[in-house]
Order: sequence, then C-alpha cells, then structure tokens
Amino acid sequence: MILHTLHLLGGHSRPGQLQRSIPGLSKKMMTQTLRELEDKGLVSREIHQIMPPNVDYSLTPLGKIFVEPIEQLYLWGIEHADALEALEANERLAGTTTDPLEAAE
Amino acid sequence: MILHTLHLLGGHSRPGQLQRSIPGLSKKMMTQTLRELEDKGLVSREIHQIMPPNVDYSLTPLGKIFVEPIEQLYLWGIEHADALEALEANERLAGTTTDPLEAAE
DNA sequence: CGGGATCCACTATGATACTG
DNA sequence: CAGTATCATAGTGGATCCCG
Repeated sequence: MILHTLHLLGGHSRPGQLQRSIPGLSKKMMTQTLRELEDKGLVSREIHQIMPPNVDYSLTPLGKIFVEPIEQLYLWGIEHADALEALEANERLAGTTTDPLEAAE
Repeated sequence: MILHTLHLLGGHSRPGQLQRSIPGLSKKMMTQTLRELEDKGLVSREIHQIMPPNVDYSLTPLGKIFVEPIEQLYLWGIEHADALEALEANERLAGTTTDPLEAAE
C-alpha cells in the first residue's frame, strides 16, 4: 500500500502526507515499513531540514519496477470488484469467524 | 501459493500431492488455508472415500478468477528475476537483519 | 514534525500426539 | 491418508512517552 500510495502521489511524499493518505496506518508501521523498503532499495529517504524536520520519501528506479505489478493488482481489484464482493459474501455465510478456535466456542 | 499450485496441478489435487508440491508447508497451515479458501468459495473439497481417505481439492469458478492475477504475479517474478535478486542483495548490504531490535544488539 | 524506545495484548505457526 | 487438538513460542502491531 505504501508503494502504491507513493506512486499515486507522484512518486514521492513527505511522511505526514503519506500517513494521512493511508487511513489506519500507524506511525510505527509506516516508519518500519519505509525502513525496510529503504533497506531493499525500493525507496529513498532524503532529509532536507532538521528543525522542523522535512523529509521526503521517493520511489527509486528499482522501486518503480516493483510498483508496476502492484498497480496491476489494484487495477485488477477495481475491474473485479464483483469477485471481491463475492468473497466477502461467502465469508459471512460461513461461521462469522475465520479462527478455528473461536469457531469451536 | 496454494491457489497457484492447485492451478499448476491442473486445477485440482489431493492433499498429499498438494503438500509435497509446496516444500515447507506444514499440514496445519495447508489445512487451515484450504478451509479459508473453501469458506470464501475459491476452492471446493470433495470426499471420495473415508477409508483410506481420498479427498480432492479443486478450484471453483470463483477460484479460477483469483488465480489469474496470482499467475500474472508469478510470471512477473520470473521475468524480473533480476529485480528480485537486487532486493536480496540490498538486504544483505543492510544490517543482516530486518528486525530493529536485533539490529540494536 | 519525524521518529525512536518500550510495554503489552494478541496472533500466528511449528511441533507433537491422536483418531478413524 | 486426511485431519483435529493442544501447547509453547516467536512474531506483530497498537498505545504511549520521549527527543531534537
């Protein structure tokens, strides 16, 4: 989702905007994930100022390669919204839960 | 991986063959995942005999829809093996670990 | 603002043993 | 063979507090 969002935002973004763009994403997970993406060379981090902090994350050339299939997946999801809804419908039909333990109660 | 493998095996398979086709997949995880796929209507389970057990799992029409993007992803991976290798290479360059805690030791 | 450090409740998964 | 049950444990992620 971070790669996808970074792509949506034009290939780069500041942490704040990025987090606001992904509702539910905690600061911890965002930072942690960005560090991993950075380690793998998919994203680059640039510090422009220290106080107040002004950081910019952007997709590297390698990152852009990995964004491609991700975008395809998002497109697929949009085109097959019906199939996705079918999934959820089926889930509800089954035992309200996915956990075998909980189901036993 | 299970959907992909099921597809590879012609759309259906017995549990044993399926598990042997995915090295490292424990019986527990396989069964658990198959149950979820079943609940969501992606896979169907048919019992042909009780003793000895003869069960067959197969992709449902809905399952075949979901296999498509997965196959695309596998193909992408093959076509971009270089990009994938680049990932691993970068990982090694960084701290041998991805865990921020372990890294602090 | 960006982000590191801690604490902690869950969750996930492998191992193992058991059943028909 | 196919599957379930139980347990121990590593891993996950949110909440919170702190710093420059």
